[in-house]
This record gives sequence, structure tokens and C-alpha cells, in this order.
Amino acid sequence: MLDVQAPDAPLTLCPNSNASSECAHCKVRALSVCSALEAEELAALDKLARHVSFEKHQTIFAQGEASHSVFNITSGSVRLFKLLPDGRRQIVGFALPGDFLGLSLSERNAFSVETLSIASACQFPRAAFSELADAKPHLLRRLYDMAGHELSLAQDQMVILGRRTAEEKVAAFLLGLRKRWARIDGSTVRAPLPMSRQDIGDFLGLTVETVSRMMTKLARDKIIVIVPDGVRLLDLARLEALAET
Amino acid sequence: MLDVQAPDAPLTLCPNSNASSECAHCKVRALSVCSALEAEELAALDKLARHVSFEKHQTIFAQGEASHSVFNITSGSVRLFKLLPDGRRQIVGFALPGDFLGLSLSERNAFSVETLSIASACQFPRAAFSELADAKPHLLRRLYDMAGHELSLAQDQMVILGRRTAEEKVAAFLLGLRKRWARIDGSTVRAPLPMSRQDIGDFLGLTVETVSRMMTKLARDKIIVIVPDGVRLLDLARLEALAET
DNA sequence: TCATCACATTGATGAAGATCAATAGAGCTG
DNA sequence: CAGCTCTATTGATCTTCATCAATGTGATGA
Repeated sequence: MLDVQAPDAPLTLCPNSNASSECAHCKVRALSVCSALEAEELAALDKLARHVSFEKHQTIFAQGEASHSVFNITSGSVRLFKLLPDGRRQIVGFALPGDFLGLSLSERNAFSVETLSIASACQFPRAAFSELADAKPHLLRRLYDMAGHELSLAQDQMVILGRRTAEEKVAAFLLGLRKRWARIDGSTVRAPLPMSRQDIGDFLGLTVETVSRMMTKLARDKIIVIVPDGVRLLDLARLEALAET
Repeated sequence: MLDVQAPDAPLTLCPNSNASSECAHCKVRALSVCSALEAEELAALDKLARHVSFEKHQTIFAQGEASHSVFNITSGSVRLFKLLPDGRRQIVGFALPGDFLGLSLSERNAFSVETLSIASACQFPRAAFSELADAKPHLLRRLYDMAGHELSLAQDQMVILGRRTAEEKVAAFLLGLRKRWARIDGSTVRAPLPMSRQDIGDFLGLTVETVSRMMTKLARDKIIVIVPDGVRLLDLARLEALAET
């Protein structure tokens, strides 16, 4: 089995995180892979966990590297992206608190992960995690369901990338993000945007300039208000009309 | 538990498919969800299976409908697609022999599936299949791994849709398809194209005309040859250079 | 064999969004 | 608070691909 491999220079490392207090007090447990597990399974998972923290814009792991760990984000947010040799970048997702990184347990990372803000995560050795999944069917089932859900989101994103206009892309992005924040902090009209316009562009297959123009247009049309670090969604009905499935 | 719900008007229905001969002789077993299962698990799966056949361009199931069954394609090929209210279409994938439909076991179908040719499949009642997965950890693990693989393919497709030019899209599509055919029939330079140019366009986020122009260009550049019902890949190196990750 | 029909190809034009360029803020640091 | 840097916004122009339109081709069937 592989050793636990710490990602580059985490700010803090809590070797005693296997104390059951960690999981028991975890704010994102209800949202995470750990939800719907029995006490004994949770304890086994807890034993593998190591709590790590990251600075803003730190790399958690890189595309192509051997994959040693899987992670559960506990605070902050991160971008998942793939790079082409010539530098073009496609962001394949953003992970928020409660999100799990490591659904496709391959030998090598299929994408890179970088923090958007300071962030923290539960880290698990990949091999041990995989073995635990085999030993605990509830965990495996949970992982399978999460993978199915992710797959469904990825297919939605394909529609956005392949068949929507720039304005529709931005509208769908804002709605999708708000929906995810709602699960976490219950906010209804606020959508914090921890990522840059460039990040949004690389997620939606647009340039920074086009993202900026579309945001301005939505604001001019009184559908959103641009506020520091995010937007407020003023007119959900019209936003949904733009983004409708 | 839900009844087995046959898709609309399958051409043939073999109620005796639970005879173990079916699975034992299945040509695509090595490629399918059924691979890497123990004899007892395979037998349990076999009991649920029903072999069904479809005509060309028949709907197997439709987006938004309640999902009653999951399928394993045994011959022919199908398109998986999502429709927007105004008729725009995004094909989220093509399934070839051995491919499994039903990785995200949600209540309603997230997309429609139609055959591209005459095709046949193993049909399983969704609820019973889900229960079997819970009872047979090997099956569940297999499903989880397949879901992870699909997720990874979906992320590759996001890069193609979001950050590649028309020519690169077509090159990547042809290479990807050839790779999948190679697993099935071992062909190395032939890539049968059971789908129309329109289908390819709706998969790549292009119009029919652009797909046609790019195919012509690749043929003019002696990278491919267009043959009836498919293409031959003449210059894999240059094709890979266009499609490189 | 020819008519029909669906699909593919090719050409001409147009529009959405990319690119190039300049300016404006916002956050840091000395 | 001035100066610096990084990001966002806005404007002008250009390119790629979409759209509109015509023609070609291969399969089917009378």
C-alpha cells in the first residue's frame, strides 16, 4: 500500500485527526461522502483521515502525476482543470465545501486541482481508501451514487459548452453555482464568486472579455447585481428563462 | 419494486433469456458490466436479464420519462442526447456493443437514447438491478469503476467542446471512436461511423456543414480517407498531433 | 432505368465571439 | 497616500464557424 503523501506544503497538518472529534464536529459531513454512513464505517474512514490546509492558489495535485490521495473539501473552494500543451485551459469543475475529489480512482490524476482561496480538506491515502470502499458496501454505494451525480452534472455541462450562447452560458453558470451555495449556506439570491472571470471563461468555453460583457449585460438588464466577490440574482425567472434546460 | 417495463415495441423478446446460455455465450461480456463477476453473481444478473432487439432509429428511452430499466448494449450502436426546449440538441455520448446505459440510476432519464442501427441489448429492471448491486459488492465495484471511467471521458469531452477548434474536434472524435472500436473488433485504422454528420456535429458542438468541411479537409490533407460508412485513418501521427491532450 | 428521398458536400455571406488594445478599479506595499 | 500590480471592463477590429442556398450522391423502390 502507498504511503500517505502530503500535497506540497500544507499550512497545517493534524496528525491526531483520527480522534473521533474531527469527523463528529465536521461542518460539511451532511453534504459529503461521509453522510449516510454507519457509525462503524465513519470510524474506519476517520482513521484514514488527515486534515490539511492550503493557501490561496496552492496546487493540491497536478494533472499527470501519480495519484496518492483523495480529498474531501471542508472549507474554501478549488478549481479542477485540464491543460492542453499549448496552454489552453478547460476548467472541468469547481469543488466547494463538502465536495469530494477522487471519484475516478485512477493511477494518475486526470486533471489538476488548485485552491481559489485558503481552503482545508480531509485527505485519505488513495489505496487505503479504495480498500475501505471494498470492505464497506455503504461507502461504495455512496461513492457510486456520487459518481452518477457527477456524471449527470458533466453531461449538463456538455450541453452548456456545446449548444448554448455566451449569455446563456453565464446565466446557467450563475444559477448552477447559486444552487450549490444554497446547499451549503442556505443563501438564496447571493452567489459568491471565489473564481476570477478568467476561471469562469475557462469553465464555459469563453474569453474573459466575453464573460465580462455578459455579466455587464445581465446587470444592465437588471437580472443580476454585481457586488464585491460575487453577484446577487435579482430576477431568477428571467435568469432561468435564459438557462432553461 | 417496479415491474419490468419493455421499451416501446422491441422487435423480439426472449422470456427465456435467463437460461444461462445467454450470458455464457455473450460476445460482449468481456467488455461489459458483467466482466469480472463471479459465477454466482453472473447467474444472479442473468436471472434479471431480458434480451431485446431494436430497429434502426428506434427510441429506447426518452429524456424526462420515469426510468424503469437499465441496458447493456450487445450489438449495434445508439446515441445518447439531451434536447433544449427550442430544439437544439447535444449528444452526450454514443454507446457501442458492451456499453452500459444506466450508470446514474436516477428516477427520471436525464437523456434520450435512440438506436443508430438495428441493435440489441440486455434489459434489467432498474430497481432490481439497484438491489442486486447492493447485494453483490463485486458488481457495485464494477459499476463504480465504470462510472469513474465515464466521468473521465465526459471531462475529456468538456475540453473538446470548450477549448478546441473545429478541425481538432473532428480529429479527436475520430481517434476516440477508433480507440473504442479497437476494443470491440480489434480494428486499428478503420473507424466505422454509424452516426450521421448531424450526429457528429451535435456531439462536437458544430454544424453539419462544418463537420463535412473538416472531414473533407482531413481527407484532402491525406490524414484520413472517407469510405462508405466510415473513415480510414491514414496518418495517426498527424491526427494525434491535431487532437493532442 | 429512372424517380424520389435523405444525407453529404460545397459555396457565399453573416454574426457571435475572439483578439487586440486601452482604460479603470481594487488591493498591496513601501 | 503614491505607486505598483493584478483583474475587470470597455471599445475596435478580425476570424471562425454558423447560416443560407445550391448541388451532388447513394439507396430504395416503382
